[in-house]
Order: sequence, then C-alpha cells, then structure tokens
Amino acid sequence: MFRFKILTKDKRSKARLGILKTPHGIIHTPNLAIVATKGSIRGLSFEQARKFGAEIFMVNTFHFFRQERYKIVQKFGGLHKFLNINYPLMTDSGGFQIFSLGFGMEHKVGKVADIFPEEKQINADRAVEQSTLSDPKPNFVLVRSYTQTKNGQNRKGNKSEQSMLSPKKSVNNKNLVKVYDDGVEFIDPYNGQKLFLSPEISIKVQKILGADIIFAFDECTSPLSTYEYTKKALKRTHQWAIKCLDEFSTTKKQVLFGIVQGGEYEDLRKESAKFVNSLPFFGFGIGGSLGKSKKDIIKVLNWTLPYLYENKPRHLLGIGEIDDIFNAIEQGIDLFDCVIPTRWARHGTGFSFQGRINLKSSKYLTDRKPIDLKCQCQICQKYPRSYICHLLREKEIYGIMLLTEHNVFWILNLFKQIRKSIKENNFKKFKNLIINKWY
RNA sequence: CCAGGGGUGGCAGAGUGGUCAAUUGCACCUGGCUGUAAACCAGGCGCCCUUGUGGCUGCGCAGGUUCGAAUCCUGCCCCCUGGA
Repeated sequence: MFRFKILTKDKRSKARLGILKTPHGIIHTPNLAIVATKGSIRGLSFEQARKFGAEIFMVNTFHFFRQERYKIVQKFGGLHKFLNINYPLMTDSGGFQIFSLGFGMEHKVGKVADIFPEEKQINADRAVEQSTLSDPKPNFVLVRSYTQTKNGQNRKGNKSEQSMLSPKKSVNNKNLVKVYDDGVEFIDPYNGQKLFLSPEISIKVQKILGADIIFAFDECTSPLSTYEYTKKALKRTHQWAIKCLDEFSTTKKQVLFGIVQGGEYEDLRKESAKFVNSLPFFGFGIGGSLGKSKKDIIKVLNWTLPYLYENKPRHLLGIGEIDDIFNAIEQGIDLFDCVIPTRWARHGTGFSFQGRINLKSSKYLTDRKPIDLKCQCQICQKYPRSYICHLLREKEIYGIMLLTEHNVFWILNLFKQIRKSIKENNFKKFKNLIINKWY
C-alpha cells in the first residue's frame, strides 16, 4: 500500500522527482505538507487546499495527546474519519513541542538562529549546563522565568514581564521541561497540567490517530545548544528511535519515519544519519537545529543525506522559506512541512514572485493590483491588494482567509513548477530565477 | 443664575509639587516569524540635532507661588450633570 519511487533525477543537482503512494492517495515529490496542527488548516478548508493541489497534511500528536483528545478521535475511528477527509495525512510525534516549550523559549530561537550575539551564547551555555546533569536524574532543560522589560530594565509593574512571553498564556511565567532518558515531563502550556510523553506513548497515540505517515519521537536541540548537549540528546533520540520501531510494529496502514538529529555538528549529523539509516524506517525526517544561518542548512543536509538510502523519502521537518526550499531540494529533500504560508497570511504577509509583501502596509490601501501579478488563484483573479489590505487593517477574519488561500495556492503552485523544472532538467535555472527575484 | 464635576500628546484615559517628554489601551509606522503556546511578537510614535544620563517646546488660556508646577493659587474661556 505504501511505495516510494524516484522517477527522475536532476542532472545538475541532487534534486529528484518522485511518487509516494499511501492508502489515501499519491504524493508527488518534492512536495509540501500543509500544516494542520490541531486538525485544521488555519483559515482554510482541507477541500480548498486540496483543490490547489495539496496532497498531504500534517497534524500534531501533542495537540491530540493533551486532554486525551486522541481517545475521542479513536471513537471516531481515526483522524481521517474525525476530520472527515480521505487525503493522506502525517502526524508529527510531539518532539518539536518539547523543543519549542523548552529550548525554543529559553534560547528565544527557532530551528535556525540567524543572529548569534556573544551574550546569547553565554546564556545558552549556562542553560545547557543546567540540562546536562547526570542521566539517572532528570535533566532540567530549563527552569527560568523571563523578567526582561521593553527597555531592558526592570520596572515597577509586572505587566512588562508578561510582554516578554509569547504567547501570553504561560504558566506562572515559567516554562518547565524535564528530559529523562525514557521520556519527557513537561507542563502543558495551555492549562499548566503536568504531562509525560515518551517514544512509546507518542507511537501509541499516533497509531490511534492513524495518519498514513508518522514520525519517531525525537529530542530537538537548539542552534545555541553546545556540542556536548547535542550529543547527549542525539544518543537519547537514537534510543528512542529503536523504542519507536518496537512500539510501531509495521502495519499496512501506516509507515514510520525516523528522525536524524545532530544539530549543526558534522560528526553528529553523520553519526545520526548512519544510525537512523540502519534501522527499518520507511523514510527519514531531518530534524532539529539546522545551524546559525541559512547556509548551515545546506551544510547539514550535505552531511546527512549522502548517508541515507537513496530510495527512501526524506522529509525536512519544519523548513519552508522559499530559498531554503530550493536549497534543500537541490540537496535531495523530497518532502517539507511548514507553517509559513498560513502563519504569514495571518500576520499579513503575502507571497508573490516579486518577493513577499506586507499587505497591512497603508501603501496597499489604494493598490488595485492583485497580490501577485501572475498568480492564477481565485483571490488574485477577484480582489485587489486594496481590499485585502483594508480587511487586514480592520482585523476582519475574511482578510486572513483570503490571504491564507492565496499563500497556500501560491506555495503549492511553486512546488508544481519545481517538479516540472526537475522533470525538464531545468531545476537550477528555475531556482535562480525565483531566488533572484526574492532576495 | 445656583450647586457639583471636568478640560492631559491622533483618540480614550492615568497621573494631583520633583524620580514626567508624561502609565496604559487603541490607532499609526517599522521589523520579525521555518516539525504553530503565534489572526502573534518586538521596537518606534512632540520637535531639533553632533542621537546623548543632549537641546527646545509641552498637560484649555493668561498670570502668580516655589529652587522646582500637568499637579498649588488667581482671573478668564469652554464642556458635562443636577436644580431654578
């Protein structure tokens, strides 16, 4: 029921064109999974996305694990029935949530840290030291609260302390995550409840959710994590990979992807790639920190991908800026998932082949042009920037819906063109054409 | 006419002798967002410049008290509420 086949390889790069068959449909690669974390694409229906060419969607295990929501899904017979869709689905393991609640907040960084001031490094190291206690005891990834204010000074009130936290609902201004060798204990950011997630639990839940593709439970490190900590986390992730496989016990309905970690460190990435490659995963996810700059992403992929079986699919977790997509495909990535198309839309940023545009800017209030002059989406056919801008500025939810529709259409269309370019052996040329306009 | 309350930066609304160029919210401007704690977050938002523990102007208007006033006093103008 599952099959991955490479159809064409680009002659001038490692880009490849493939087909991934799942019980719920075919995915043409390279492709982007549209993110539907909590079971919906924010601001867009699955049907709409499907019409634009979306072939697979990504739901998150953590959000169905908390509050035991997966038990409700179970009663419906799985995510496909619960969401009432018959399209290919993947579920992320919840590992990334541990990161974004832990190091992500502590280091105030994402998967790629663009800036790297000394002060930040010192703070990061201090935090990491806390987290590298000997293993039998829990590792305190972080137990620290933010008290910095707008001006970098402390003020009388505590309102400003609150402003450092995003979003506002934190648990007593603290984020608490403890990583044990057998799993992770952490506080549910939505309600402060203590939760425990492990490779076994994650896979159990993912089996219940029943997505076509599921991911191993991993520990994600940050771009500011030291070599020592990254290595430690890597060992743990590898142990967890084995546990995930044990728990998974292949079915015909699902396949499991193993995740390569190792941060920005060459030997760790290679070690991880070799290790994960030695296990019977259907495909691979490339996860974790991808370095301190966009160039590092390429390096990491360059270290990793050569060690992975060529005929297995590779998914680059969470990446999705336009240049990164091209660079990753060029290195041999087949699948992506990213919140950017939908999140940027909610934040007022629209994709165009001229680059991204901030549609909230007042200069668009009188602009009669479509968001993207060449876009074939319904929004660009029907509405000028002016209308979208007006709706966004008035905080009308419809503005967000329109822009989300455009962005999702646009990015999926880009992937279509990328596939076409690989097929026609034009990938590099197409890449340069787009990147030069964007950056 | 009498009694009471009030006039603060684009708006709303704090502050009632120095720590006030003035809390906060909205609006506005600029950035950021990469396996979604995100329809979010950060910064700016009187004028000037050599961009600084800098200069100037400033809390209805005009005076005054004081080392020092958005804050106290006097007069004037305006607004709101109740009563004739």
